[in-house]
Amino acid sequence: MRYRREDVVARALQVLDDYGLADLTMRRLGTELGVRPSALYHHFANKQSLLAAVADEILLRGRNEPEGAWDVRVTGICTDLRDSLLAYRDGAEVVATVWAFGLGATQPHDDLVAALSDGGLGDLAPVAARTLLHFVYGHAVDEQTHLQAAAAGAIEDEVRDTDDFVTGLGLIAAGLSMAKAVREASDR
Amino acid sequence: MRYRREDVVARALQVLDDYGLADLTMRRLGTELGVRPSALYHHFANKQSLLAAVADEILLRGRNEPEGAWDVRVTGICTDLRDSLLAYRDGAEVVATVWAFGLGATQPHDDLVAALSDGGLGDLAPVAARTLLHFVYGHAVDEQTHLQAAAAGAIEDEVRDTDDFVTGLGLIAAGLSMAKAVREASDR
DNA sequence: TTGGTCAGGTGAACGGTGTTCAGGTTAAGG
DNA sequence: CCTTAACCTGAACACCGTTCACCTGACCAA
Repeated sequence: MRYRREDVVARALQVLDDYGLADLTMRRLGTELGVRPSALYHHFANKQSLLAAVADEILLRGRNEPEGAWDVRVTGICTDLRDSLLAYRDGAEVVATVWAFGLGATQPHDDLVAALSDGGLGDLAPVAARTLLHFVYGHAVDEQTHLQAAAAGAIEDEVRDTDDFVTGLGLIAAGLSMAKAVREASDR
Repeated sequence: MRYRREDVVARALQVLDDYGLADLTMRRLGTELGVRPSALYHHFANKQSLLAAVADEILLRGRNEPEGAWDVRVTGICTDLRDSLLAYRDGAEVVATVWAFGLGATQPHDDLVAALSDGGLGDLAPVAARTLLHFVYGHAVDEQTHLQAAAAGAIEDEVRDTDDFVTGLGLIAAGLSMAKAVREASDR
């Protein structure tokens, strides 16, 4: 059996979801495919490139572009992004890392900048987008970490995190509205 | 020469600052101290515990408690925290990781919760504190990553990041003020 | 002075990791 | 059919964190 790049990515995503990021090793993935680890380097220059492709696949699978007013569009993008990150084990950490290293996963950022620009945030859009991303990634990584820690130990409350997310997101959204109001007031 | 726990932490922090997190290995630290790697396990149960101690040391060295109105106190804590994280190479990643794993580095969180509670945020304080922390950690990691990438390549603008930080922080702070206003309006 | 205690260190090993590279194999196309 | 290129093998390299039986030297009580 010979594989193509996309086959490897799909299998890597499955290994990630089944065994976690720590067990997503080149040897493990190779074994899973019935192939020597060195064979993987014909499809990816290194492991980071592989992870970048996995991150993009995670984002691609859970993608949908919310519509409506700019603020509901922004919160929609963030909420959908969170869902995408939580859809796969350690998905948040993978995507956040790839994004931090600048190897990919730029789709959420681009979507946010577009929505914020349409919303009239002007040159504040890029900063606002990154602020939102820091929150979504940070929160999702936290949630996924504690959720995984709870899987082996005392059963913590899981529902609380969703409330925390919308609350925190609402906090930033309120700041955005205020910034926009200030911006429009100084424009005239 | 025999070492105590604090000596090892101090040396680890120096190795971190000089060579980066990737080169802060048990073997490297042992060599730096003129000691076998196994000797380090007399002071720390594992590497994560060592990193937790390093994170706490980073926070301890740059600590000062801002005073004044609740909002300037909150932004002061965040700004000082950012300075602490940027004071050592890869400091942001170390502290953020330790905090995410729940192994320590709780000082900033506690300080923020205290300031926000004093500010009258009520039960919103913990969520607000974590929201602020996600931003500060995320921004600092980003900045440190790109700053390190710029050290080997094209010279990027470094001053821009500071503006971005205060802008993003101001965005969240605006949201906090609005949330507090809403809270007080519904209380009476 | 002697003897015991124990924190700190040694040396060697175990099982794992990402990555490289010269060479073999197999499917596809002119 | 035969060439070409994509895919894969097998073995090695240089690391990593961690464990464990054992040694050593400073300190303190008798």
